[in-house]
Amino acid sequence: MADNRILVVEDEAGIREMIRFALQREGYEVIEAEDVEAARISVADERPDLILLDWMLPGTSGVDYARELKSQPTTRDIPLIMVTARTESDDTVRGLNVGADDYVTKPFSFPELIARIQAVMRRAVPGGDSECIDVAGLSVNTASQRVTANGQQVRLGPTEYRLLHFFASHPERVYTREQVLDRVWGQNVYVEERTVDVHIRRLRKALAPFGCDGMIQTVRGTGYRFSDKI
Amino acid sequence: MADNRILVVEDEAGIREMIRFALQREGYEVIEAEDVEAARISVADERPDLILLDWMLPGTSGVDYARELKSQPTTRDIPLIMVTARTESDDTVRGLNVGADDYVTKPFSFPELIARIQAVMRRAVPGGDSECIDVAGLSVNTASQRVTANGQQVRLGPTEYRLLHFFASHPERVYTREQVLDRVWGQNVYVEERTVDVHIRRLRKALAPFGCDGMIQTVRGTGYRFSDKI
DNA sequence: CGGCTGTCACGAAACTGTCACGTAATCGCA
DNA sequence: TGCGATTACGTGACAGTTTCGTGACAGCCG
Repeated sequence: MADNRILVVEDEAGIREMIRFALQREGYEVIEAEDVEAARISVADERPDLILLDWMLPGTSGVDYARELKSQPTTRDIPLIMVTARTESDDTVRGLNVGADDYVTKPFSFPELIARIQAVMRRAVPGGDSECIDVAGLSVNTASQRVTANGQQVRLGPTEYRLLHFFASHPERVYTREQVLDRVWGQNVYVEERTVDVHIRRLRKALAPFGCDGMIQTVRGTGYRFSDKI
Repeated sequence: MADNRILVVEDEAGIREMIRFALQREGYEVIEAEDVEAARISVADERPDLILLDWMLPGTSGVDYARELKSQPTTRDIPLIMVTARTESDDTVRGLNVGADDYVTKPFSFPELIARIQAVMRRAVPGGDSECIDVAGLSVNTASQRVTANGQQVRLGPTEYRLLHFFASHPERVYTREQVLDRVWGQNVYVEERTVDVHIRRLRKALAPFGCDGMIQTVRGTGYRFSDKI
């Protein structure tokens, strides 16, 4: 298994130690950081496959750091699980819309933690490090965040790019609007499902001049699908 | 709602009953099994959308069965929640790492159970078994929710797709209109039985250009049957 | 300002369930 | 065995509803 390096950002040494012990038993390699400062260095330096981030941290809070991670193109695709205290109400957590891939509430059981880590990793884009995704004249370059259709450049907004990137990496598969929100926007984000439609539309509009709309297909009653076959 | 069939594997009838009551109140259809033997049959026969599996079971233990489920390609993608007793130490549970999607500890509150079920289901991919059902030139792809006949695409509405998917997964077997309604429309839905006829007709009409109608066969006095033998 | 985002409202299109009627299979009875 | 009566199923049409596409708009942030 290649995806096995987890960065644990947690200020309390005791908890950090316990988590590390549990994760190592599962065969994960654990990197520790006690504050955001250290976390930034580890992320830049080691590129972990997943980040476990405490909600409350001294200095820059976990919330701010989560936003930072999810706003940077280079780090936004690293799976992120936030650890929150039970005292935080769900509304508070969701209201902040940081775009984490999952949430774990303290105190948590290790089986639960492991299960969530595995679930999130399973969803991670396969070949997320790869340079290009090419499908029938459409080319999504992850390194440069550029999309070309038949050699010509396609102009896309950030959300449309992520949407296309997600779909292009999972062709021939239907996704509900809810799932698209989970995977493109991040889990537990308060966004209307129909918002997906609007961005699908914008994406189609951008691809239309190259005849590449039609790859984004509507599956009535379910959601959308990406396919090169018409 | 299509994703609403939950298989509850639990040996104590009392607990099973309570769970069923709670789940049905939420609109889920509940299938019960008191041991692994019965569970296997239900899984093969009814393909539940989620499995709630007790840790301790007479005969084959829940742990073993969970491993079995997660090792088979056909059942790997069925969301699985394990129910463990508090007496199980974390070490035991963690050490066994069966690959469940989530864990619930007895005693649990029903709101918690419901919340976890919803969370797990939300992550699940529709047609999670991601397999093709191929019968005599007809191919039903559950992942892309696409149907092809002799390589050519067949255009189907949502209901016709579900109908074909159901029949194709249960070939050579007669179903009454009532049974079809239960399985394809879901129980607790009141629709005229003759409505089945109409959708059978629409399905046949869609398959006719490819010569694949005739696979949907009328069994006079009883109902319908799917078969590749014409 | 200028681009991007999320939401809404409206209209178009597709889908659904039901009915009425035609047709085919089966039955009752001489 | 023959034949009308009866039952079960096929089929086309239709109105109501759901779902989706689309343009517009206000807020946000750099």
